[in-house]
Amino acid sequence: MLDKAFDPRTAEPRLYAAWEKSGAFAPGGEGAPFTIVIPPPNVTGSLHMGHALNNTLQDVLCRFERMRGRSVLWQPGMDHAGIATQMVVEREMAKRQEPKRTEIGREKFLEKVWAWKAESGGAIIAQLKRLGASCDWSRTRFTMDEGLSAAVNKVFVALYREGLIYRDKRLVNWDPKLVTAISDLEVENTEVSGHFWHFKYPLENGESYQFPTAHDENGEPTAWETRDYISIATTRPETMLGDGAVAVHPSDKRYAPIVGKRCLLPLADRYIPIITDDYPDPDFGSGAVKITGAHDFNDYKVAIKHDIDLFILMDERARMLDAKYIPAKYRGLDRFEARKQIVADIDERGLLIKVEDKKIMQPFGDRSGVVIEPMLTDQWYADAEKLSLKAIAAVETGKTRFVPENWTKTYYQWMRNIEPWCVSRQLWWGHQIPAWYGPDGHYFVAETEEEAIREAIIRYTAEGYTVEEIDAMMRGEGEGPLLVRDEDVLDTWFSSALWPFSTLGWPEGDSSFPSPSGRGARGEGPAGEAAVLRPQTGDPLPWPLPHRGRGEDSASLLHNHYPTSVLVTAHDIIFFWVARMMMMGTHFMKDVPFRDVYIHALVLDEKGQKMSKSKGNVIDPLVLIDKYGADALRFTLAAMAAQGRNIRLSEARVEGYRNFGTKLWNAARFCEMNGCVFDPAFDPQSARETLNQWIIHEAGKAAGEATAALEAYRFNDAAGAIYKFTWNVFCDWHVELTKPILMGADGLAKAETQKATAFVLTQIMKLLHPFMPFVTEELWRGTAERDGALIVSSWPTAPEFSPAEKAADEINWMIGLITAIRSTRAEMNIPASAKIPMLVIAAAPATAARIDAHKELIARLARLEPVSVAPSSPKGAVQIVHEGSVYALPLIGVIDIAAETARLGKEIEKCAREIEAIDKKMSNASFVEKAPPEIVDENRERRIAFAERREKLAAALAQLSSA
RNA sequence: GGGCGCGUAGCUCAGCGGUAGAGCACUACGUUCACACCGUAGGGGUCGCAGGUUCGAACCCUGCCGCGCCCACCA
Repeated sequence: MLDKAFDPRTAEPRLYAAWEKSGAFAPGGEGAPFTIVIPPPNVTGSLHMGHALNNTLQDVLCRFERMRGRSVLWQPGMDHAGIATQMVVEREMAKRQEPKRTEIGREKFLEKVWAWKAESGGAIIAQLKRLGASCDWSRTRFTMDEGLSAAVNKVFVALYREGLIYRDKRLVNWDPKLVTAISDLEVENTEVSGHFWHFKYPLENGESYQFPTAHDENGEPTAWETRDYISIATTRPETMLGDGAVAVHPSDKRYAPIVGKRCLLPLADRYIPIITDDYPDPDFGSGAVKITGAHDFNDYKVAIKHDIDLFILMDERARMLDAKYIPAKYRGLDRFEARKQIVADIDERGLLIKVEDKKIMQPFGDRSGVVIEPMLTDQWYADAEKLSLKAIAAVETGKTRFVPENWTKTYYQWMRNIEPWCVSRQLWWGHQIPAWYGPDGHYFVAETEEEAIREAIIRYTAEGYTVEEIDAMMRGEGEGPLLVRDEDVLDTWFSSALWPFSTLGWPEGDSSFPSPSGRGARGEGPAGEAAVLRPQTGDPLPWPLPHRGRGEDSASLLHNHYPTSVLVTAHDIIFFWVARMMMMGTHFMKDVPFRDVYIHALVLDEKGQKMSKSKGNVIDPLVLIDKYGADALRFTLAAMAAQGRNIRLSEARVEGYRNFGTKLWNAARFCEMNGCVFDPAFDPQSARETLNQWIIHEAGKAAGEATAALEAYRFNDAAGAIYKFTWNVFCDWHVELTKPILMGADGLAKAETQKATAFVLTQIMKLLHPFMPFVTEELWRGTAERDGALIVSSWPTAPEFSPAEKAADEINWMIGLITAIRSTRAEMNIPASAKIPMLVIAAAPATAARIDAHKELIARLARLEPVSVAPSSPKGAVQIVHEGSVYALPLIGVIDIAAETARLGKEIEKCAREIEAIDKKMSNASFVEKAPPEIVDENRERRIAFAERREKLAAALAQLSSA
């Protein structure tokens, strides 16, 4: 017996544990592999709406394809999230008043991070399970586990040897709070209100020139003033101490007299040249730009081009440096303090022309929220431009496809303008760069320290060191050890870029690469999360355990599942992740990492704003799951996941779909109460009853729509098709229409209807399972003895449903008739409880036959008693025209003649309007001529139908008024 | 400055060339033993505005008005 209602709170964890234990999540189908790698959530992460949507869609696809018999691998894992994790642990340490990271040292700190991970990291995995995600958790990977770390090393070394990774000194985005370089993508440019300071830089030797102050309409100067300075403007006065030149545009006549001369850099008391370059815009500011090569990306380019001196002004925390070229009074000041002081000092010297308020774009670190400082440092770079070529070509040639397609444009735009990727970070938590420095500053890039040492020995031997000298250095005598490892770690996205193949065992499974020394590619980190992730229960399985899992080793795993089938992600990560995976995949695997990239919406709040903690508008998916169940949340997200649109989530919607689950549950209870038990021997093709043929036909239509929609990633359409069929066809009509049969005496018809109904209910469970896995699985077991779990059952396919157009037409006609009668009853204010007689007026033989066949049902559902036949309508009866036939409700004396007259009049008018519209079309010669014939025919037919209807209505009206 | 997208029922959104749709909310009525997390019936839209293409436009094109997002070095 099914319970009165489905209780997600108790059922969901139980069902999930059973699935997991049965091995259903492991690849095992006989069909072609279907593979998705999860966008690895941060170890520090907890489930938010974005995750909920992202993983719901992946799970829908996985469950769908699994049921279609494919060998589904949904590869799960987590990202070590360098900066985020390091920040979390440091914060924890601060809270406990423990010594700082820098005090305890790298090794101790990393131990703490691993300990933190073991204890509180990865909470999101349990949350994904609550959502119902059918990942193969036995294969959970972590970007810092041994196998993935080996892959990272291998890739770094390989790229280095190919010249695609190099060390370089150039301007980087420096985060002075986190004290690390970050990539362009981690910088958020935000408009803030700032100031525009105009300074005078006096000319050398008191020189002066005539500067035009007024112009005529032709732009010719009409007035001049004598200037002994050049006017520059800046939004960052503190950087002036590092100016190496002032630049003007070569065409700017105003400054022509002083080009090539020098001006005094105030405060710094240096002279700098006035040069020309195309970069300054004569119409902006004063037209003259100070060139601060070491603290501005534009200036840097100009400085390099003209070989202008670069002055590094700040230390790693953006405090003014203790340097000769910086006046003593500014040294050690924070950059913003220095700014104030410098402006004050310039002003004091009478060199401040004016200060304007101005909106300026300012770069902020996306994690620290602090103003980013361009800094000249040594960093490791990947040659993104070279790596992008194959990645771009792969999309151009269609080897990888974006869905929706318009995201390809975004991808191209970024890829085609790509800058070198700064991959080093001055952090501790991450993959330490496999580079070792010798005492002479030369570095050796190698996968292991031993290898680096070997290379070093070769090099230093060649340079003429004796074996003894090298040996002495090796033992760390004198200056210290021969080689010192680079302290930096790699950008977190570096390891993420390898995710689609590193998680599948690369480089082990790739014969073109030698295996990394010793280690298994499936190694776990020190935390041993395997024990945490696997269920501990010893409960017997509620269903027989199917044989699943091919026992793939890493070689066949990589071979079978790469390229992966589809990547499901949000657009905000195309650059960070998708692009980088494309680069690394095409380079190392010689094939794209995924065939399709499905870009889904962002989940916003009801007002369309991004959810954020600071705004306090976060809807917690776990709260919704608690309240409505995971199924309801999943269905809502899928139903709203229309392509190319953001999702504004409202709780009412979730509630509505929770109700849908309950509706299905109750339909199943109805079936149970009426002996509709699934019979595997039932052949839907064999159904004889019109009703059964009809519902099987309709179920087939819904299945077809759902399948086509899922194949095209139209999740909302698939959800919609299933919803409508389940509620508006199966529950609203089939259940009602079968009641007399099911509740009647035994018979062949009853037996068939029971089986057909159970069959269709089973199909619904299957179709709905990817969206609502929990209720459907519970019903699957609760409604019949079955061989296996629903999760590993088969997806409905066309041959299971016999098309039955004729039966469908007949039942749909009946539904229309019943609806029309009900509608009229309501309009006439006939009490729902009242049973009234109905006369079928002079029906055509076909209609008469249909009436005859379904008289009881029509009577029951439209509350009629009796239904009989008459040659004409009695006077004063309410008359209904439906598909060319007239039905009369003889309620003489009961009905309001005036109201009925009005009703008929309104309907006639409606017909007239339609006819008029069609006539207008048809009388247009070019319509008949140019429109497709089927459209023209359709209009002709509609015109006939409406005309007939109008005629019948008119006759009814005439009869009424003659009464 | 470039790119992408959105303005359709009170709200949240589908539809994207041939008869305007869903969920929620709303109104009326509820006889029935699957379900009140329900049933039946209903109200509600000149599909942002203006042009154009077309036999035909919510849908295609152009412009405008509002809104959002992404990229970009105007010091």
